[in-house]
Amino acid sequence: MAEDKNENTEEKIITAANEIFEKKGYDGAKMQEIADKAGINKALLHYYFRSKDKLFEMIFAMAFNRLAKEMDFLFNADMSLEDKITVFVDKHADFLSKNRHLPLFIVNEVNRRPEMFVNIFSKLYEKDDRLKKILAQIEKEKKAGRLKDVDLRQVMINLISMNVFPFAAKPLVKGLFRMDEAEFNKFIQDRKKIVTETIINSIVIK
Amino acid sequence: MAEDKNENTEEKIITAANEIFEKKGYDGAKMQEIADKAGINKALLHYYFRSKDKLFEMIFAMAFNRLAKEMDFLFNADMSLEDKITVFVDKHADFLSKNRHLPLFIVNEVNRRPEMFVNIFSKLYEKDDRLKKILAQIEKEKKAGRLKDVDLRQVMINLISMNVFPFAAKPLVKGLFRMDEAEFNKFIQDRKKIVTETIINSIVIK
DNA sequence: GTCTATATTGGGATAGAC
DNA sequence: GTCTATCCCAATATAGAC
Repeated sequence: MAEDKNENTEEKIITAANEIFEKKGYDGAKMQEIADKAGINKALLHYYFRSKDKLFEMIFAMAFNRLAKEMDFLFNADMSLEDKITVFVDKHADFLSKNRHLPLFIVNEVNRRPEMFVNIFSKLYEKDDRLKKILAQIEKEKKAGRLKDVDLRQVMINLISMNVFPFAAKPLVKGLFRMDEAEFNKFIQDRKKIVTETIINSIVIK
Repeated sequence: MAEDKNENTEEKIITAANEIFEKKGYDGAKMQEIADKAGINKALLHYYFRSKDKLFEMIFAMAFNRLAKEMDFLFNADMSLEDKITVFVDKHADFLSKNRHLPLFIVNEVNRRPEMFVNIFSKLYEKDDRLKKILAQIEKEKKAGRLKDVDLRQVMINLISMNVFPFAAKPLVKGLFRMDEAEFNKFIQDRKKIVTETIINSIVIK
């Protein structure tokens, strides 16, 4: 059952726990199943991480950071707004293809235990205020007359929505449009161009 | 604990079960909590619905239909595409404000038990092929030269994504932008115009 | 139909041997 | 560090009285 014989026990646990928590959420995940997938037994699980809660908190923090890191470049990269959006959509779609359950997992668990993620969140965003950084870029371009007078926050949410939702709702999308797996993948590839254009269209003055 | 003294027992159960399943999902929902909320005891729950599974399936089907009904008008209303989009965004945002957990509930449970929803889905979409209807409208307007040559399915997914995601990810959005409840509500209200414009911009030739 | 009491299983957690 | 065996409570489900 273990995924990789080269990992040590702790790594095997983390790999297995991550997979199962992401797919099934806190309530749906069972310690027994995690132990099985890691190729060990429940007792050893509790030896490494004292409780399901502790194990979960660790996995959640790691997952949240992985997702946040994906967003990082949106704030920090040194390129024009259009290029930023184009590259982001492209990278993000590929990332999501490989991490199908990650965003839904985060959204779910944050909804269920909003208090838990406050720590993680403030730790991530307190030091350097990324938002200010990109807002500055926008303001500059607005003044240069290149951009419409839109609320950047709305645009960011639009961008993330259009990227994330089709992956989260994959079975619904496939069902609604009667797609098989190949058609769905093509649909996702085609979206890159469409989402990029839709966003850029909504902010740049032509 | 019971919500409404005028409901009979079965209705009280359904009301309570719906609320709890939507908020906590199948795994997070407990029969005891549902019984408490309905103002009865567990035994009576099992008397009406033989098992948690049966109760859940019923609630899920009802929820799915409620959501599908919201989409209905997108396919069937008799108005221009622009008006359709404008009205839909407006109605949908209000609906989602009052049904915060519904879309996430559906998306989650469909992901977790895709086989379960196949029945419900095909029952809903087999008879009249709604998709063909709206596709016809689009094709007509494309030929009239009013619309860009875009894949309508992509536009629909864009529309639904931008509507649903901010509600599903409400705590994340509030956290990211440091919003309180009032600011979030204003943000949602403002979105109506922005989402409408973004979508219409992406399909209409100016 | 509705209740109390109880059976039964599931799942998180610990003890103790190796 | 790792295992087997066991504890114990939570949660689904049923029996049986009223």
